[in-house]
Amino acid sequence: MRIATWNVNSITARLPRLLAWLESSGTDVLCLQEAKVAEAQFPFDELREAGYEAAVHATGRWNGVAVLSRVGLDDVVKGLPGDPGYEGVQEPRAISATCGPARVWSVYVPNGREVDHPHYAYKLQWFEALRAAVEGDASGSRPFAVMGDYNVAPADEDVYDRAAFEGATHVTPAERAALASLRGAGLSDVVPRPLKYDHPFTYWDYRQLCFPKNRGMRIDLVYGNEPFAKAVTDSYVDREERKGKGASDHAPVVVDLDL
Amino acid sequence: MRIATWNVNSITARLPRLLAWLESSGTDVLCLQEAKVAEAQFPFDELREAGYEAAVHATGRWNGVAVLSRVGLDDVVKGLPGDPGYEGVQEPRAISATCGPARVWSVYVPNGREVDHPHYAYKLQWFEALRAAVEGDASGSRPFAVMGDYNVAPADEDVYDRAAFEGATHVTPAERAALASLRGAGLSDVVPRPLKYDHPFTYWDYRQLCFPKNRGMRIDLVYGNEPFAKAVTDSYVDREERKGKGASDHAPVVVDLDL
DNA sequence: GCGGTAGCCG
DNA sequence: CGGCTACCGC
Repeated sequence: MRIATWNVNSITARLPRLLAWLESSGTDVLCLQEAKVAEAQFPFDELREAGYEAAVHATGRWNGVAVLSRVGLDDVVKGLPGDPGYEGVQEPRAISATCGPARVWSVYVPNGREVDHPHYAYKLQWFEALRAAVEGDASGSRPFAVMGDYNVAPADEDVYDRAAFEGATHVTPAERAALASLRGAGLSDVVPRPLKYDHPFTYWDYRQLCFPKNRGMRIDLVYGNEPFAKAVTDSYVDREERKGKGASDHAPVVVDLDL
Repeated sequence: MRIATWNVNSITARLPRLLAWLESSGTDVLCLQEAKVAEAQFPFDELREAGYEAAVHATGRWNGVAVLSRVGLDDVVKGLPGDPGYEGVQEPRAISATCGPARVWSVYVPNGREVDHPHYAYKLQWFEALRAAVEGDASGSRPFAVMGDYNVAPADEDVYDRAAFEGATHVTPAERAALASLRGAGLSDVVPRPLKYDHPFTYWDYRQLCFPKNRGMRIDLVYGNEPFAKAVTDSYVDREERKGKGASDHAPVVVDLDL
């Protein structure tokens, strides 16, 4: 089974590339983030014609997550239990579903903006709610993974230049501790192969030629429990999808499983 | 010689279609309106590569007119002598140039908005200044034409439904009198053939499926003096250019001349 | 930079 | 409806 995660940065703008990529990559299950659309405008029909069911949690212009599957889609749960909310609003940043033999979450962790911004505290609270929500499945015997845009680079080697992130979010001890806490609950980081260069970056800013200069970050992560991790036969970042006109600023992370 | 007029509704948004159309239509001279760009941002280079010189009068987001030519471009005059201005500002709505054997104006007449709106009075004043500015060339022996978006339908048959324009601008006796005054100065209406349906409409609102329903208007006009009108061998509206994605709301009016 | 939003305009 | 102006977010 081939499963992937991809922050598409607007499913509306990305639909042609998404459909082409689903076809060419042979992906069975896709955890998708930043749909940036209301569920009523989600392109269910086009995806159904391509062979995919879709579970969607999306309310409008910001955030929005989904799970697409051609191997079954059951027991969909929208949202994060215990979601702290931001400025009183619970945002559509998590959805979970069972796709054949595995249960998966598609998550879009809050960005944090600046270390001293309320969004950063929200990010850490959101992580804590995530850990609490997934710890049962994380320690269970069914293959399980939390996949998505974590907005955290797990280690210094996961950013193109540690010095460029001095004082910034995505690399702080507190954010990395939140990842460690998830690992403590029984999940492990399924690190993908880079198809080029040394580091399996998954995100490159649109600005300042970051992609051509390979100024990237690894922030799109697959955190799987032991049964999931044991079944992994390969994993890679499909950086080809970051190329050219009409690309998202994130590349898909693909995982092959013997399930 | 093939000469045309076209309100492109932003040369920036229209550039791919404009370049393709210049090539496919074999146009020698184009009077262009609604460039919607400052002269500094006008795509001179792309047009030069396509073989056209450009005379441009454009100041930014609104209005903006140009003459493109591959048969010579001389004695360019920007603006309308005696322009009354709107709210104290003279807008870039007229430019004239000599292209080989003919002198042409590219004009974008003020819309008028509503009959009781100051913009309507401005429109009539602008027409009067135009008549005064062109009457010399209109009665001269050199082929001469005032081409552009006149924002007036000369007769009831030039709108899809006269009843729909009750109380509206574009069809009032005063606006039609302004056209008659231009004709009185020696110009005549070079009426194009429609390539489909009965009426040679040149403009169809983007909204409410006006184009598929052929709810159009003939407001893009070619007013030529006698030497010009005598040389006309054919004229038509290229409604194909109104079709599909990325179309202007106006179609080009093409005139063939034996000059 | 490249997504999204809103309001203005014809 | 599809240009524009702006702004917001990452």
